[in-house]
Amino acid sequence: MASLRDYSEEMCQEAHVHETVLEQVKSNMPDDDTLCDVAEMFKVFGDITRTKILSALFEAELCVCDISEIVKMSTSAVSHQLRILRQTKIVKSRRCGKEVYYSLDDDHIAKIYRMALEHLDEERNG
Amino acid sequence: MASLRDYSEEMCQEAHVHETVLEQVKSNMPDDDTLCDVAEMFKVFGDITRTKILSALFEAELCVCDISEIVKMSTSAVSHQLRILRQTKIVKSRRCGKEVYYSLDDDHIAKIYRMALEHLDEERNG
DNA sequence: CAAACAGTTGAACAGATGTTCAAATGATGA
DNA sequence: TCATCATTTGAACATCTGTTCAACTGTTTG
Repeated sequence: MASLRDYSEEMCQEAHVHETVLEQVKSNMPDDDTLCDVAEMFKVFGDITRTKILSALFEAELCVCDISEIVKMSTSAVSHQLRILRQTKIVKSRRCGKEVYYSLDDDHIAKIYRMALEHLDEERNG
Repeated sequence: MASLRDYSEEMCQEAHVHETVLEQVKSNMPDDDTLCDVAEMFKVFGDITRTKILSALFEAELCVCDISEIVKMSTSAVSHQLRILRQTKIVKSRRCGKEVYYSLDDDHIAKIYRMALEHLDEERNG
């Protein structure tokens, strides 16, 4: 964690016209822990390799080999990314013989992802 | 762009049991450009400062001073982040005298964000 | 048990990212 | 026009992130 400096002197030096609004905004905002979690969640989505992996897993349960073939990356690189997705409870895994199969752990993930696609679609055709 | 290596030799060496599934998955996946855009969009959300800025802007239109006071960071740092949010069409700005006011550019953003909050909430109480 | 294969892991490295600092721009009012 | 305030910008710097490589763990099969 970076040490928090005091930036209060930097505030607009006019007679703080916005003070009331400011207090209201602050009180309505989610707490810092929640905002951190939100940012962490989006950060996990914000990588092209992971996005590809997820969009593949929306279609079917897949083993690491399959995924590495789909995203055109080494099994090692894929495995590293799958670990991140596992740790954040976005995917789950099961071993079956020598292979390990991955699938989505949560329906919400798919919803959020589809909403993002919709957003981008509207942006393009808007 | 990193040069794409050929990882095809790395594929499962058994007689490619999954080949049919694999082709189906590939054909159902969005194209690379779309996936890149999705990843880029989530990457923008995946920073604590930007998440804070956005959650503040969900409540009200705010000037840079106000935002810097809310997120407890320098106006310079905030301005850098606002530029990123502006470039990705997530926020818009209007000048009013010396101040520049920022607000959300798109309703979808709020929807995606709220869905993420819901997801995290269910995860905690699940 | 040894060989072969699927997957994981840790260290190293390169490239990306976010904050700071200093300097610049733009707007207002004396 | 000059001073002041709000904001922006570019360069520098430290930190974070993702891929690679090599070594390792598990599992199956001969």
